[in-house]
Amino acid sequence: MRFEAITIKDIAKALGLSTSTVSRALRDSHEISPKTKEIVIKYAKENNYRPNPIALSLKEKRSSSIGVVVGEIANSFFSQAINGIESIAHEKGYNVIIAQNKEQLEREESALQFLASRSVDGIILSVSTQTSDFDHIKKLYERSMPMVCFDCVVDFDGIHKVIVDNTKAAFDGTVHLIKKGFKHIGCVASSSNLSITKERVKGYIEALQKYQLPVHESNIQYVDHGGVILEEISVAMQNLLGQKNKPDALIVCSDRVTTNVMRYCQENKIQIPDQLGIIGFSNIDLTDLLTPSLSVLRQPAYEIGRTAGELLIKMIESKRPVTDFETVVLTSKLIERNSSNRK
Amino acid sequence: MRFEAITIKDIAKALGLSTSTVSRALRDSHEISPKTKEIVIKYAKENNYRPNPIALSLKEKRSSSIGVVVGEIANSFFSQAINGIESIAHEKGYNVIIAQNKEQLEREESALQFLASRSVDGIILSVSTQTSDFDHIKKLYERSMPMVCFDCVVDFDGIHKVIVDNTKAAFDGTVHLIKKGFKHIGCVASSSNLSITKERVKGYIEALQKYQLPVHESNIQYVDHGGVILEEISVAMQNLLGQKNKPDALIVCSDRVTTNVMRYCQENKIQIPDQLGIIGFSNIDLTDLLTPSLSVLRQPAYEIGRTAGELLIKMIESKRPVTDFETVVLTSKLIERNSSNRK
DNA sequence: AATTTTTACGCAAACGATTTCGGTTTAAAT
DNA sequence: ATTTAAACCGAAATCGTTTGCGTAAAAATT
Repeated sequence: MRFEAITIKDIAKALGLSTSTVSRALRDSHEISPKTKEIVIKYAKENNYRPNPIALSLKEKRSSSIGVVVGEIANSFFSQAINGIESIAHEKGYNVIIAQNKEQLEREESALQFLASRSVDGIILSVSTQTSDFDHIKKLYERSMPMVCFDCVVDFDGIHKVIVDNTKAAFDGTVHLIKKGFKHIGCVASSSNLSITKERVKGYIEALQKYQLPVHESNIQYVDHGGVILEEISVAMQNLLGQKNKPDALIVCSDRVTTNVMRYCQENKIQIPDQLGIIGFSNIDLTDLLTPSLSVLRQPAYEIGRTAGELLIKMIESKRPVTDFETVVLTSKLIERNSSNRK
Repeated sequence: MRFEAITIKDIAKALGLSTSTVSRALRDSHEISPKTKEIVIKYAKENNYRPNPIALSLKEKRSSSIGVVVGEIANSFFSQAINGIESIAHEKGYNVIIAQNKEQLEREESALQFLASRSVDGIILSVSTQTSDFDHIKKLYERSMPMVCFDCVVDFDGIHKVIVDNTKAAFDGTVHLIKKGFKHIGCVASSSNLSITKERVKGYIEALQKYQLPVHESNIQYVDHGGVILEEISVAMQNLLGQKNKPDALIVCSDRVTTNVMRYCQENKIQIPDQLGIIGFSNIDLTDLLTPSLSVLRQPAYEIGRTAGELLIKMIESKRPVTDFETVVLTSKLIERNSSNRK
């Protein structure tokens, strides 16, 4: 079964005109008499005519759609970012096609392949936590597919990127813990190959150094699967808390990991913040309701999405090849709550 | 700037063949000699040829894409459902275009208009909480756009629907509260015009009746904007708890509302479950971490999405008009936690 | 050897819209 | 009265692909 729409041909036939006249009348060309225009426009409106976007795409060589690849839609940060992308896309007349990489390299490759073959006009991408080889992205990009990265970005230049001030955020978060009186601060981070992980760990280390606190490698734990696998969190936490000189506070550098660390603490009856202070990156809306309420470093996900969308559309609509690549850095927000507030 | 792909014409020119021969060779037609096929396929592979889906869409009168309209992507239930839709769509070679209605009628109309004009092959829809007049949907549907509703469904027949056993779930939730020893059970529901609201309230009432508990209209509060507006929740809660014979437990019939009720209780220092037992519909993944952990009625969102996707694609690909409309009812799950567990 | 059949390919139309080029009126200017 | 130009409209090409039809050459049949 099909959804049959009226075409320009139908109008032409019904009105005894040629398709070119109808087309011109509808686009308000000066070469069509007002009378003819009126007749055509009236008929078109009455019959709810809409130009077939597929025919337009074929002719204009553009599809007015952009692809988005994220780890998982059901992730607060990503869904908020998609919201931002969607808002600007809608304003500019683009539609959004969403694909997920499920944090797997091969799914990322197939998602990109899929979008490219669906002839989207451009792609917004957050690379999967499992991706350390960016060849497939580079290849597509070199075939001049407009692209913008956000959050987890590629390691090469010459591409627009929208990120947050990861180093500063982690620095601020760590300093916050120090000022609250915590002495031994540990760090739970995401996959070590991600740029955001490196930046956040860097901020953590810089904060310790600034306050002349010792940096122990054993106080930094990497969780390779982005916190999806609970077992990994347990191992990391045991490594951290099983030491003689164990941390009295943690900064957690990834959304997923943060909530799973909370889960671990609850299961293991670790008192927060008395036994362990916690601050973590998170964009979930429910963290204020936890007991204790969770101190978070929150990323401006909606703005990130909007900015990425703006950059991409600017790139798509630019007449000449873009050579000036921006890396937009937005600031994340430290929300102090009780999980880092020792009495 | 544009992403230029190789076409069948390019291949034909390079190989000194006609486009029809190339096309047939690539589709492995019997009228092409093995030698020619080999040459064409080899050349196509080397040059990474992909058929232009837009040209195909124009010819085939289908776009291999389906539209999804939900309230908001950044809503756990919807993002999980989209996940389900995406999984089946991907398997069957469709892409998913997402639009949001932001729980507003006019945004819903424009979203549907947008998708229809983008010639999607079908639409999966959860109507907005503000929609009580389904004319725009009916109109589109009567123009034979394949459609499937889920969650918030339309009130007319002749359309596939995927829902959960709302009445039974609310019934079970209420019975659960009764068995836990609560005597005066109230109900906070979403917009009164929604079918899911009616069904859930029905289940609540049936449970009270079965246990010979009185049903007071004043114990049922409707929140018209789906719980997005906090003020509405406050009013509802004050109405409920301001009575002489106030409830000692609540069943909350909407995801958004549930967490905002928790927020209200926390702000107003209402002890859960001692002063007020709570069970609520929710699909958020963090409810187990709340204090007290939240007892929930969880909908199988992923399965709902997948089922809706399956029905839609079956409908799209069916040769003859579908006349047999299914209403698939999936079962939600009662997860007992502490918010309904009075010692 | 003459005829028929098969094989293998090209031509052209079709999908829906835009646009260039060209042609025919009619009105204005000389 | 003649030239010029404006106004109005149609035919056809174009985008990339598929497909019905036609046809030449090769193969098989008589």
